[in-house]
Amino acid sequence: MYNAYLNYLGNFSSKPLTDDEKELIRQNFAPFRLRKGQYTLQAGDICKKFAFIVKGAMRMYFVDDKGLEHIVRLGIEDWWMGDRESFINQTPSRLYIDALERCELLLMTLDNAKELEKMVPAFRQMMNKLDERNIMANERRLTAAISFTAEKRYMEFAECYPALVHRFPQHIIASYLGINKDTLSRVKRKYNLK
Amino acid sequence: MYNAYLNYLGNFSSKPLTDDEKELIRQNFAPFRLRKGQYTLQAGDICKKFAFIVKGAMRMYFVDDKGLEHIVRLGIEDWWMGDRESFINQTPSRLYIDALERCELLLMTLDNAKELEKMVPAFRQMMNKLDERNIMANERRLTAAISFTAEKRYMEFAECYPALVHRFPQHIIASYLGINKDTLSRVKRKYNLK
DNA sequence: CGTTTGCTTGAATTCTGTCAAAGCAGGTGG
DNA sequence: CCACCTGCTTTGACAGAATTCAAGCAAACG
Repeated sequence: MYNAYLNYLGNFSSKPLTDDEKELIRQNFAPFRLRKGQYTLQAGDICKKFAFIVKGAMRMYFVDDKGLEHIVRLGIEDWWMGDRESFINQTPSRLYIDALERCELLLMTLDNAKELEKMVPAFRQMMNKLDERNIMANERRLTAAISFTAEKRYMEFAECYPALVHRFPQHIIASYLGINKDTLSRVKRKYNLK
Repeated sequence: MYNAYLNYLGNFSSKPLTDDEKELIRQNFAPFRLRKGQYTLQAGDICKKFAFIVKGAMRMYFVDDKGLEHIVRLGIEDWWMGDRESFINQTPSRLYIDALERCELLLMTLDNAKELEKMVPAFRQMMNKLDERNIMANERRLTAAISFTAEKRYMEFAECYPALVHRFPQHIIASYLGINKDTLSRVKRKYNLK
């Protein structure tokens, strides 16, 4: 189970990990399984654990005044899932996280993360790189959200994340894109998609 | 001119900067002035310089298929401005950056940034912290963009960035929020704002 | 001043959301 | 094998939100 993560981490560093480093990683990640629909975070709670997804799919979402769910982020294998703000500051979250499929996770606490940052250089490099990627991806998503029509948003998404398009029911995709499921259905018909 | 930045940087570290560190910072930042309307980046070019804004205000925006401008980010004193993706990867940008007011900047190249990361611990800490903040801010902006009406988006913006609301013409704010200037005007009238 | 720049406003139009009903799988249990 | 869920998608009629376009006004500026 750890191998998936060790492999992943290896991509962020030029030097291979030492045995000591691998051991530290094992000690600081707790394996965890989730059934479909199970939660790892509820609004109001503090995000105590950050999850590396070994297998499965998850979503992070919030609920607006009217009780509607809006998906902030989707995650699959080799992605991370957690509320960064709540985790870092140890403040109550406004988000929910649950499993869209059966999941195998590796969980770390904030203490685990600090320990690894101190002891395993590749881990810090990974974190920095992830932040960079996150920022770039968010910038693109944001520009799409503020300037494209529902139609273009879906098109860009389908192009950018082919691995996600057919993995989830389309009301999930719609929620992620910030459009209505009915509208998405109409967009797809217009172009005879799937 | 460097003092503004040295002060700012001091906030990210527990230890005060040494004289050597201060000297390194001076060597790796080039002062630069901009008239209102002047560009520091045009779409198609590589973002060679990242700017720390000592004084003034800037915007980063892109132009869509129809020729309309959409503001991705606004910046004022003590903020950074640059296309992160283009800067890090040294790839052509799809964005424009120009001055909304007369500006005094400190510019660094990617080599400057690498040098400082290596030699000045506080600089690296600052970068990490900025990434974190950036991610959190973007997440909030994104949730607003995909789930709020124009009205609520403006309200949240006004609450979150009081320093920006009255500093810029409202068509600039509208573009930042991804809504039409006419729509924003109507929203404000509805609540008798400003 | 005359020009530019930004803001307001109305009317027409387009886009998107809402709601409700119906259809269509796939899975389960009798 | 059939009847019945259940979860998901499609569709139409309608309501509401936001944009577009054009005109007019006000303040700021050289």
